[in-house]
Amino acid sequence: MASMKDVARMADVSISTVSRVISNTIPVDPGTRRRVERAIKSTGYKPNLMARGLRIKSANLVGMLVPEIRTTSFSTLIEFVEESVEALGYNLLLGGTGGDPDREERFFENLTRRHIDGIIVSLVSDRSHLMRLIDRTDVPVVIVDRPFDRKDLPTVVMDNFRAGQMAGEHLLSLGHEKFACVTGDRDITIVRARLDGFRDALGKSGIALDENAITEGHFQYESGVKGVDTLLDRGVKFTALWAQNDISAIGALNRLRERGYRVPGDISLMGLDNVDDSWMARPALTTIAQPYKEIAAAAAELLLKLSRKEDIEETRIVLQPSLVIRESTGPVSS
Amino acid sequence: MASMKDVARMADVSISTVSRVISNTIPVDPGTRRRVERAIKSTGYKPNLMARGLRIKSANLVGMLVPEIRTTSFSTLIEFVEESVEALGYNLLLGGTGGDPDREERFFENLTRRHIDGIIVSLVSDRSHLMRLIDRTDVPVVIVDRPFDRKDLPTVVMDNFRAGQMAGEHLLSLGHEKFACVTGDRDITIVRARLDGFRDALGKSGIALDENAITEGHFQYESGVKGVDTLLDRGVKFTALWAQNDISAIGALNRLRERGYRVPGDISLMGLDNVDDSWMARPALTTIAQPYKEIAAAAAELLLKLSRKEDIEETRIVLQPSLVIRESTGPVSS
DNA sequence: TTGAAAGCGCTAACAC
DNA sequence: GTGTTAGCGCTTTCAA
Repeated sequence: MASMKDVARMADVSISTVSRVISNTIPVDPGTRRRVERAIKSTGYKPNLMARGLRIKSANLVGMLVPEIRTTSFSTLIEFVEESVEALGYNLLLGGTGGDPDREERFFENLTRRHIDGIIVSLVSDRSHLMRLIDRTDVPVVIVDRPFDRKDLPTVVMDNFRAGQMAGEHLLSLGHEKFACVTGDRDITIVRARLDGFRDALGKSGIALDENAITEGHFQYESGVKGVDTLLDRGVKFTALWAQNDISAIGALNRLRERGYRVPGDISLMGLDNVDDSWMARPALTTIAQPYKEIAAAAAELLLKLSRKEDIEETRIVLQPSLVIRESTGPVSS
Repeated sequence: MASMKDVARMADVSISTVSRVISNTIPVDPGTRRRVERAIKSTGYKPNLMARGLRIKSANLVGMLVPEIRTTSFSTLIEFVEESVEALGYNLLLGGTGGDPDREERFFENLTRRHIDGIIVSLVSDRSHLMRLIDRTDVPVVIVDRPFDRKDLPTVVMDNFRAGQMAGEHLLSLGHEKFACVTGDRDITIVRARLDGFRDALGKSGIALDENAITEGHFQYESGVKGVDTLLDRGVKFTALWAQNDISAIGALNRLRERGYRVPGDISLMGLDNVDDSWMARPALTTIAQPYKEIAAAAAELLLKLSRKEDIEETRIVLQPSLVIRESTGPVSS
C-alpha cells in the first residue's frame, strides 16, 4: 500500500504538500495540486486511518452499544445508524452487552483507547450500570430510544407520551371503553411516559385505567403471554388491549387466541414500534410507528456535532410517532 | 489518559521495559515487573490501540459485512459473531451494504486503511460484486452462511444438502407424497444444495419433485406469498410445502390461510433457519435449525487463525443442521 | 535484563 | 506556497 511518501516522491513535492492537498485546508498552487492529484491517482494512495487517527486523536469511528443485537427493535436501529454514519464518512463499531456490566465496561474502555469519536447507546433500564460509564468518559454519548430520566444527557427519542395518547385515541375512536395495558419495566422513563399518555387520552373521555388492568412486563414476547394470563386470571374485563411494544403484543395475540378470544372480534389489540414482525403477524398488528430512521439520523448528526464541539441548540431531540392501522383493531362488539 | 511514558517515569524505567511487561514476551526482572505493574495500576494506564496498531499493523478489529442488518437471519449471525470476537479480545466493525456495490467497496477500502485483522462476509448472490473485492484484498476473509461456489475461499456453512434431506425426511415420515418447494435464488450455491438434498430424500422414497412444484424466490416474505400463489395457480397439488427459509415460510403460511388452506390440516409447512420469527408464528413453524452460534464461533476462530497466519487444516468448515418440530407440520390427511 | 533510538504514516507548527 | 521538523504512542532492533 502506497504511503504519502510515495506520492510525494512521485509528484516531486514534500509530504506536507501532499497532506495539504488532501486536507484541502491550506492554499496550494494549482499546478502542484494537479501533479499531486495525479500521483495520488496513479499510486492508488489512500490515507492510513490509524496514522491520521493517532495524530489527530480521532478515529473516524462511532460506536454503538445495545443490550441485544438481534432483538428486532435494536437491529432496526442499528441498520439505520450504520447507514447514517456511513453516509457521513464514519464506520460503526458495534457492541452487544447481553446485560453484562463487564462487557459494557470493556466496550467503553476499548472505544476510548481507540479514540472513538462518539458512542450511541440504547439502554434497558434506568438503573443501568452504564450511567456511571457515561458520566466517567469524555467522549460524546447520545442515548437513543430508551433514555434515562436525566435531562442533561444528549438524547434522541420518540415522543412517548404522544405515542400513548395516540394508542388511546385510536382505541377510543373505535368505541372501546374497557381497556387494559401490558407495559415494559415501569422503572424505565419511556414506559411511564407511554402509560401516562395512554391514560391522558382515556381520561379525556372520562375513562380511568385501573392499576388492575395493567401488567408490567419487559418488552418481551413472554411479557405479552403472561400479561394476558394475568389480566384474564384477575378477571379484568377489557375489549381493547395495548401492549407497549410489538413483540409483547405478538405474545399477547397468540395467548389471547389460545384462550379462545378473537382478535379483533372480541378484543382489539395494538402494539408499538412497527417492526417487521408487526406486519407479518396475522392479524397484522395495528401499531404506533417509531420513526427509527429519523431517530438514527438525528442521533448520528447530534453525536458528530458534539464530537466536533459545535455548539448545539438543543441536545434533547424528540421525534413524533405515527399511527399505523392494520387488522388487529376494530370497532367494539356490542 | 496516561501513556507509557507516564508509567515509565513513575516506575523509573524506560518505556521499552513497560512495553515488555505488557506484551509479556521478553523476560523482565521480577522486581522491575512488579514496580511497573504497580505504576500501571495506579495510573490506570491502558495501551493506546491506534498507536500500537500503527506500529504492528493490526487494529485488533474484525469487520463484518452483510447485505441487510435487520433481516433476522443476519442480525442473529451478527449477534453471535460479535459475542465470539469480543470474547477473543477483538471489536467488531459492522457494515451493511443494502446491495450497493459502492458501499461494499467503501467498506472494504476503509477497513483496509484501518489495518483490519479480518473480515467476515455474508453474501446474497454468487454473482456478487464482492467477489472481486475479496480477491483483490490481502486481509483474510471468511464467508459465512452463504458461500460462493468457489472452493478456495475460507468458509463456514451449515450442511445445506443435509438440511434439505432432513426437511424431506421429516415430511416423508408424516406420510406426505405430494410436495412443493419455495426456494431462494437458484444461482446461489446453498439454494441448489438444499434443493438437491430435498430431492435426494424424496427420491429415496421413489418420489420425484417436479420442476412445476418449485417456485424460485429470494428468501423474503414476499417470496413465500408469491410462491404459494404461483403453485396454486399452476394447479399443483401438494400436501407438504417446504420453504427454504423461515421468513418466506411465514409469507407462505399467511397466504395459504388467506386462500383457505389449513396448516397443518390441509398442508404441512416447514421452513429453515429457526430464527425467532419461527417460534412466534402461529402455528409455530417446524423448521431446520441453522447452528448460528457455532457458525459464528467457528468463523471468528478461523478468521483469527488466518490473520495470525497459523497453518490451518481445513478452511472449509461444515456444521450440521437439526430438525425442530413444532406445529406447522402434521400427518397427511387422508 | 535493560535503555536508546528508529520509525510506523500522518499533521501542524515553524521557517523560508 | 512549500519544505523541514517534531511528535502522536507504541514496538522493536541494537548495544550495553
